[in-house]
Amino acid sequence: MPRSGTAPGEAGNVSISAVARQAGVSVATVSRVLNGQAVVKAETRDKVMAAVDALGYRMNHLARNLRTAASRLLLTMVPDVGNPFYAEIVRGIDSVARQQGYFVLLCDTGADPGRERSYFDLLRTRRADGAICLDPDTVQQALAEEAAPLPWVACCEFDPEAAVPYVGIDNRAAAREAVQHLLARGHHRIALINSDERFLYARQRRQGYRDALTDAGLRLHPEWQVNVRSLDFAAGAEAAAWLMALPEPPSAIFAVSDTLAIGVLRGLRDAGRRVPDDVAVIGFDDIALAAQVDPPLTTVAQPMRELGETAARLLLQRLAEPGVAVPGMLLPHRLICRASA
Amino acid sequence: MPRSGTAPGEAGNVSISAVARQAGVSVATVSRVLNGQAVVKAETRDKVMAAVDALGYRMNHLARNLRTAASRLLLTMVPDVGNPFYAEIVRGIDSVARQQGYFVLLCDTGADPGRERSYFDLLRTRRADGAICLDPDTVQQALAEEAAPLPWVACCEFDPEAAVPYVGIDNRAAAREAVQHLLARGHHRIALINSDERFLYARQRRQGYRDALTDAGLRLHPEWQVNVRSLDFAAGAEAAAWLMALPEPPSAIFAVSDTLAIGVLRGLRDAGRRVPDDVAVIGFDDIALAAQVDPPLTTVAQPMRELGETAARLLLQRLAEPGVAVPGMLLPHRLICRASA
DNA sequence: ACCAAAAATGTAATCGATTACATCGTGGAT
DNA sequence: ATCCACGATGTAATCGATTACATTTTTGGT
Repeated sequence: MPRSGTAPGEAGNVSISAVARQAGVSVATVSRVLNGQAVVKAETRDKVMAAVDALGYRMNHLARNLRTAASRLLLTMVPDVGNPFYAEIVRGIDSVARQQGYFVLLCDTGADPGRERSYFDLLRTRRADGAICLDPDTVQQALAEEAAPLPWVACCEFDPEAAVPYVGIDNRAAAREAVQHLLARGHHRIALINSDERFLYARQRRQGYRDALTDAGLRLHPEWQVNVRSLDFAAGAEAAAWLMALPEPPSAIFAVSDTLAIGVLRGLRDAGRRVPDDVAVIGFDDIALAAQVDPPLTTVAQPMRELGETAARLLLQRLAEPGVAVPGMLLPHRLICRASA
Repeated sequence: MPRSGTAPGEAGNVSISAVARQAGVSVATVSRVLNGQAVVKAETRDKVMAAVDALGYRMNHLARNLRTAASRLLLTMVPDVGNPFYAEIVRGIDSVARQQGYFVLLCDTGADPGRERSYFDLLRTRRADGAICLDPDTVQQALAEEAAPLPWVACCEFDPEAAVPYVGIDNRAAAREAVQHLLARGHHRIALINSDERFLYARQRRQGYRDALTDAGLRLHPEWQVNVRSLDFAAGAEAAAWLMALPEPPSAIFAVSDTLAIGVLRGLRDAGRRVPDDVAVIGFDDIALAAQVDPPLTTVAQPMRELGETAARLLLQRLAEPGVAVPGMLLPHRLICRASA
């Protein structure tokens, strides 16, 4: 193995003062060149640059960050990186962050307050400049109390009462529309498969579901409203099986997440029901997979990428102008009609 | 809005010297207490701890890291965070890293060498202590050349010739077994849907596919071997449609990734073929979704979590003992027979 | 040729920790 | 009483950058 190694000045241990020595100037000048300040003579700049790549110098950002008190790292805390919904939001965040010269430190909290805290400490100790939190608003509450002045924003999940900037959608209205769509197709026995109600969206979508039914003059059936503890396919499949085993099973199911809805499709198939003929299904999010399953899933689309981008922009804005209050904002959703309902 | 703020010592700008002043001791003593050194008297320790939480002190890790030349950050570079396969590996990495007191900085490179480089610079400039790379081995090559001495390891994708520790599976053997399974079910017209051959696994699995066919004395049909440019569902669906439009379409399809295979299922359905009766399908990875689709997917399982855990352990080991050579290792795969083949 | 203003560069303090080394007390051996 | 060893603590250098301020050089006007 011909370990060619790093070509010029051996390893990456070259400091700014080594460069200064090599170039025959002071560290200040080197620093100025490196930071693109206009006040250096072209000739000197060249000498410095020559020294820089003669020695293979690379700046130690730790030192710079210590001095400038900025890390150019943005924390992003998500309950589950594996969920395609969050993955897409993260892409949105990443794209605007990179564009502004920030790196994104992605953390999978599993919606666990303990891990959330430990990650959040990165912000407190200045290892990150700002944070975007997608965790349940109930776990955010604790943070909001003790960390209100720190630069962070909430995405998807938020407490409208808190002084923390946020971006999300109008979950209640969106859920109502979804259920109304089902009603319009003639369904009266409509079930709700909801997730952990620590999530704001879960509570809001339940509200929307109830709004639609009561508006239509229908009675709420408690056993048609089920809560599952996780958002994976299996949870959806189980819930569907359970609903179908009811003496009076529903003829339509509204699941608050596409992953659940896809599990529901599976559960219904196993229970021998055809979709949408026997049971209609409607999901939420419009993840890429939703269009691929059989039948393609009717769902409420969230502008995932934009949610991420907006969150990042909000945060960057807050970082740039620490004083000014950044407003919360809601992005539009859209009902996508496919074959499952 | 009752902005209670951070309770005690105002913001997080308290330094170690402030604590020292408050406690009436020197900074050295405070540092010793904070780092759990045994040489401080219990009485002093208490004074210090009292001062610490009187002022709400939190250590500035930038400063500490500058001094100790360690960031306790591990870089993880993946081609696509949204892919459930990578997501699970990342979980494995994260779990062992956290356990050892490291944070994971997750980077979505999109398999783009430019972004890869820019992230890799975090390592060079000591903002991260080590890195795990899951990008195509062709993009790794460049890194291997110039960054061989830096502490990083390869996961899934690797160059066996390079001096970089790695963990992966025996893709060639795994692919051969998959195709042999198809052969054993009486299929002779077997297609391969492969991904970007910049990936080592793509090249190795193609080899395995060919091995199995030639071992069985079958001729290779060039038009039954298609390469797609991305791993998403749509790519699989398109490829399947294309294959079915052939004058002599295959009776079985081996897709090198479950996401592709799931797209294939969709494509076959659209083309009016039943699975597995008309066409058998076999995937690769065994992502969670594979068991949920209709029909449940036969696939080659990779130990995703273990791959991640092992990669992290390899890296940590390399960090702990910089001198010693860490070997490459292969983990076992397993054929999971479900209904699609 | 001279001087002030402007431009370029250098000096040294600083960010907030760690840690080698120096110093101070105190108790036990002689 | 003297001295030493050792435990506890303090002093100050250090990590590698940025930057206010001081100093030197250049420029241009007369």
